[in-house]
Amino acid sequence: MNDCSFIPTGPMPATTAARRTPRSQHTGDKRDLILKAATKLFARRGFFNAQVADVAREAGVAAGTVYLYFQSKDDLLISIFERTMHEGLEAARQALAGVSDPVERLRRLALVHLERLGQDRDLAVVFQVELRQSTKFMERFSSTLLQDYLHAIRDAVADAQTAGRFRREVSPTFAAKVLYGALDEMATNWILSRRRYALAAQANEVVDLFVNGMTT
Amino acid sequence: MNDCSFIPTGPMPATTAARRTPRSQHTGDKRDLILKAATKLFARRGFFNAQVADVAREAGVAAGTVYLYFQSKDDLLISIFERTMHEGLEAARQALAGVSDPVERLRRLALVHLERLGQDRDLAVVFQVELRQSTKFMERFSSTLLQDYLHAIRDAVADAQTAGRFRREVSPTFAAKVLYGALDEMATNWILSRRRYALAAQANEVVDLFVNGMTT
Amino acid sequence: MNDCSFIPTGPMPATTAARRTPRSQHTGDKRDLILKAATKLFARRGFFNAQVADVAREAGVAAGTVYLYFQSKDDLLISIFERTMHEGLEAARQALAGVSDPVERLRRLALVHLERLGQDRDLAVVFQVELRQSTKFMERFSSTLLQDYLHAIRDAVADAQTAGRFRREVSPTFAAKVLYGALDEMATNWILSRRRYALAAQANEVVDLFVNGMTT
Amino acid sequence: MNDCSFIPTGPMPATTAARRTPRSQHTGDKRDLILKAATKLFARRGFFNAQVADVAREAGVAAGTVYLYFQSKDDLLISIFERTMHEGLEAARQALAGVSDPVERLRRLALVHLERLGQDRDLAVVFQVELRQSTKFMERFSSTLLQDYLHAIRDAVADAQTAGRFRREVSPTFAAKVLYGALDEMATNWILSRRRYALAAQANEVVDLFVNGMTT
DNA sequence: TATGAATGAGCCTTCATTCAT
DNA sequence: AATGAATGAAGGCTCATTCAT
Repeated sequence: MNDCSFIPTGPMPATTAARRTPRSQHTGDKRDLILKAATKLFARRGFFNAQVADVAREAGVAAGTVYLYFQSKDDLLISIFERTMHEGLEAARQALAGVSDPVERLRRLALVHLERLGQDRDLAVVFQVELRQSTKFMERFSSTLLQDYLHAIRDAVADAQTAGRFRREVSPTFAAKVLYGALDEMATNWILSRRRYALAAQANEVVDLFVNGMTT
Repeated sequence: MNDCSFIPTGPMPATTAARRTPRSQHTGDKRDLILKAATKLFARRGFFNAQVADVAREAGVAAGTVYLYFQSKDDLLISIFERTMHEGLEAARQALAGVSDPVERLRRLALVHLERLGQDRDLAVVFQVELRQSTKFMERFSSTLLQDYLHAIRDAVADAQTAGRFRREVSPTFAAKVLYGALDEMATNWILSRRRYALAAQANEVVDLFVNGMTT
Repeated sequence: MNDCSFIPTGPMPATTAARRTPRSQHTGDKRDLILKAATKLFARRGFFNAQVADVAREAGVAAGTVYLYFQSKDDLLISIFERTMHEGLEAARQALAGVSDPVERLRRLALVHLERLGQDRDLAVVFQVELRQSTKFMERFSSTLLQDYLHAIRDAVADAQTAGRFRREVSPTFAAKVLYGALDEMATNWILSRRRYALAAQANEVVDLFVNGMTT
Repeated sequence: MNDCSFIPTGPMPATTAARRTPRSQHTGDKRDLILKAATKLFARRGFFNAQVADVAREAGVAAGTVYLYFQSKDDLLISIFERTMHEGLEAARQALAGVSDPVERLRRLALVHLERLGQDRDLAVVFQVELRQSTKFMERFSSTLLQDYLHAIRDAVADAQTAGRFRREVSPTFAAKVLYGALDEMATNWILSRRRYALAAQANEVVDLFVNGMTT
């Protein structure tokens, strides 16, 4: 068994904390407001088709105000990514706290992942679609959140193998990609589907199939 | 067993046929040239960052010429999608010809899928990344190729269930998504990875895992 | 001999006086601070490229504070001009006090002119470059300081002609422009030169050449 | 005596020629049209207050067309400068051709200088005012045309000194600045004056004064 | 068919100015 | 008097698309 490396056990990351501390509550609200508006518009119109002025209008601020909180339009997308990532990591940390059984860890990870995306469709669209639109963002995406996520899965798989519960001939890294890919596909399908079913409910099904496939 | 619904058994679709018949061989070449150039640039710079003029230059034609073959910049992306899709369906049709074993059908489908993407990295990038950048394209994507593909998988799974080889409590549609998601993830990982391994080699591994998970 | 027309013999101009009287010493300091900061930034970045916020930061005050002392960004430039002009006129008045020899008056005028510019490079840049950037400022400039200055030179030249020391066939107004132009060029050259020589030292040389040219 | 170093004796400079050759007459006209319009607007409104769209409208083209011929708004100003400089150098070359008397050379230089500026008031304004508005342009200005010009004057002065016609105790470089400054001032005065007198007529007067001042 | 110069709508971003605190 | 967050008009520049040749 190992400690899940992708979970910061200390306090919240500096960036997020640093940004909030020096600003008033009012200011923090405005930043959030803009980020929420950007998420909504990027999701519904696409990053390139959404205009900064639209984001500002949606947030109820002037166009120039956006640039008091963000450096550029790109920075909006990156900030959505980073903020969501930090929150996601925190949620995962809490979900895994005290859980040592590797299969249960996989179950929790999958559930938290789909739950979070399933709670905010706009956010899910930005993550599943917009953030992947150019290699620039894609690489940023894949080199951070994805890595942490895959490592967490991989470690749980390796633990299960060590415990003799999973077949050893499958590479844990490969298995992690398979599981992540399946979950990711569930999310993308959910976004594109017109039916409004509960995304999180599929977490267990996916893990069941995966665990069955990995079991000796 | 079922007829593989996603494979057109009739003549080529009207759009492609209509365009090719009245035009000279030379013209067909130019259209191909432009499409190839667009694939390359969309893949390397992203759809919105690639300019029509760049595509034209890459293809060795004037900017205006692009509009003799395509209606708009969007049409370029759509045409890449459609052409590739038709070729892919044809390849799948040939790969499945005479194969009745459902598991083998799954294996062939996965192999053809990854083989095709693995042969042309630029094309793979356009399919895995660019085509998904806006819900506009994404919906077109998911309503056609993806449907055909998922149906083909679903049917094979259902056949395997009917034959008693796969567990019946798993919905074939759901299982199809899982398998497709895993394959899709392999493709996306391959694109983002710096290592130049053979993508197609992973087809069997993914199917192995899937089949094991589905087997009674 | 004549009274040097460009020297105000009455009280200080209303604008400056009006502003200073009702305000505290502390306030006057802040106004000076802002003006000094504006001079520095206008000189180093150019009027249009220097932002009001930069000026405020340089002065150590908030952006809004600038507008408590000045009506607009233009007003900053105009105020620099007016303040410097008033100080320059006062300096000239003192330099010419009790000097009746017309050639010596020219010498003193030239010296004071170049001395003042030579003491503050930033101020010199604003005067020689920024103030002339648009006809709006240029006309203001040429209709006031320049006129006073040219009149002072012209009168001294006329005096010298009356005294039989300068050739009479040269128009005093024309001669004044020539001398001013030569001095102005010295100032502009000094600003643009990388060498840090004493600008004021050239005053005598210029006047020597001029006097020699004018002498019968 | 020496050959006036700043005058290219060969064919026109490559840049100007190179730009015109590959383009059609029609194209060359359009570039000229835009440059003429820019000169007019920069002169009348100031560089920063003139909008690119205004320049385009004045030239009778669309806004985007400006960017087919120039890289940026700055490039417009630089191009005005460079083109005028090349033309001016060519005019000077022709004016000095076959003239060996140094004083006559000075006379011709001064005449050509003021004649050219006096022929196109807008161009004169751009040169005397707009081009000097920021150190960026100013340095470009002073490091090229001004240098060539000052060198030409300096060389003529040195020749006159060698010939025993000018006093030797005055540095030729210094004398050149004085003469240039006087001419420059004439140009600036002419621009700012409301009277529409002939600028070129002052060339001789300035040179007379200068020569008299330099003569032994 | 092919060209590529021309178009002009559109958008990100800046920054002088205001005003609630 | 002082602040600095907020404003929003303005403008430089891009680029998909057209059309005369």
